[in-house]
Amino acid sequence: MVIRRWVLHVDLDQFIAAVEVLRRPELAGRPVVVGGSGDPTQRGVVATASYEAREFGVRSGMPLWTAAKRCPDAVFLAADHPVYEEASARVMDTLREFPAVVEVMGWDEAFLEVHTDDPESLAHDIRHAVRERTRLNCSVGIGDNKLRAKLATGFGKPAGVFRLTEDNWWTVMGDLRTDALWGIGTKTARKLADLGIDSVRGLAAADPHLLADRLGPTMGPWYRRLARGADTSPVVGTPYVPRSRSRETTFQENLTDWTAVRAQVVLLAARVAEDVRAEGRPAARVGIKVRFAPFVTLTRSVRLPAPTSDPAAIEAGALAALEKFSAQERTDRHGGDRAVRLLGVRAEFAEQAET
DNA sequence: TCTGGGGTCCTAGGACCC
DNA sequence: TCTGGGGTCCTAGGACCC
Repeated sequence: MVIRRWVLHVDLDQFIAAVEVLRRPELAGRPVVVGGSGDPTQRGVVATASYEAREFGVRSGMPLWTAAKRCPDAVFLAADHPVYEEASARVMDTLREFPAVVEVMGWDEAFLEVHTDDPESLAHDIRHAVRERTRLNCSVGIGDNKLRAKLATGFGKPAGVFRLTEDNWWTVMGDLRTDALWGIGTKTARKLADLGIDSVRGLAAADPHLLADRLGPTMGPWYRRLARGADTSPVVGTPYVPRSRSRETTFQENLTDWTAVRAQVVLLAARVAEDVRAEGRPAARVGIKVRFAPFVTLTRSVRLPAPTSDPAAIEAGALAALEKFSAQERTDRHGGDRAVRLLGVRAEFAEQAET
C-alpha cells in the first residue's frame, strides 16, 4: 500500500443537456440539442447534444440547421447560462469536500490533485458523491499528471473511470492520431502529417530540431513532450484571475452600414465596461473583432492612455480601434460598406504585479 | 440557412533603441 | 559605393480549448 500523488480529471457527461433533462424529466431519453436561441432556423451552433442526439450525428459546434436536418425530432433549447452556472457550482462544491487541490476548468471539468493508495476507489467515491448531490453523472480520468488524467477521462466516458499512466501510455495512445492529444487540433495534425508524422508514437520519436523549425521554438518541442505523455504542470487551486473580458454577437442579419456598426460597438463596449467594473481591476487595452461576410475575421486594438474602468474611456477605446480599419477593409468592391456578421469588443486587464 | 461565445497562449513582423 | 546586430515592445493573426 503506497500513498502516491495522483491527478484526477472529473468531467460531467453531456453536462448542459443533462441539466436541461433534470428540470424537464419528460425529455429523458429524447434527443436534446442546446444552443443559440433554440430556434434551428436562426443563426447559431450546437453547444451540447444529448447522447440520443449524437446517435444521429449531431455534434457540438455544428450549425443548428444542420443538426435539425440530421435529427428533425430533436428538442431544441436555448442555452440558459445562469442555470448551468448554478449546477456547476454545486458540482465544484462537492469536489472541494474531498481532500484535494481542486482546479476548475470551466463549467463541467476540474482537476483534483490527491494523495492516495487507491485512486480508483476515490474516483468512484467522487462519482457517487456528485451523483448524489446533483443527480448528474461524471466520468473520472486517473493519471500520473494532468495531461494523462485529462486524456484518460475520454476512455472512461460515459459514467466510468479510466487510468492512464506511464505504464500503459504506449499501449493506449501510441497508435492513435496526433490530434487525439490535448493541444493538437486539425491544423497542427495536418502540418505534422505533411512531415510524415501521423501517430502519437511517430510524434514522440520525431526530430526535435525539425519540430522546432516547422512549428516554433516553444510549440515544436512541446508537441513532442505531449506525445510522450510528459507534463509537469501543477494543479492550481487558487482562484482564477481573468486576463481579459469580451463580448461578441453574431447578428441574425448582417449589418450593412457603418453607422449601425458603430452603434453596436457602443452597446458591446458598455457590456464589457460593466464586466470590467464587476471585476474591480482596470483595463489597459481594448480590442475590436469584426467578422465580415462571408466569414473573414479581422481584429484591431488600442492601448488605453492609462488603465481605467471608466465606461466612457472603454467606449472611446473601442471606437478608436474600430477607426483603425482602413477604408479599403470596410468597403466592398461596389464601394458600399462591407457586410458585417459579427462584432466583438474585448478589454485586457493591466498586468498583475507579482506578489 | 454555412460556420457561437468566451477565453488562453504563441508567433511573426515592424518599430524603435543602442 | 550600401546599409550590423541585438534586444524589447507593440500589434495582428493563428491555433486551440471548453
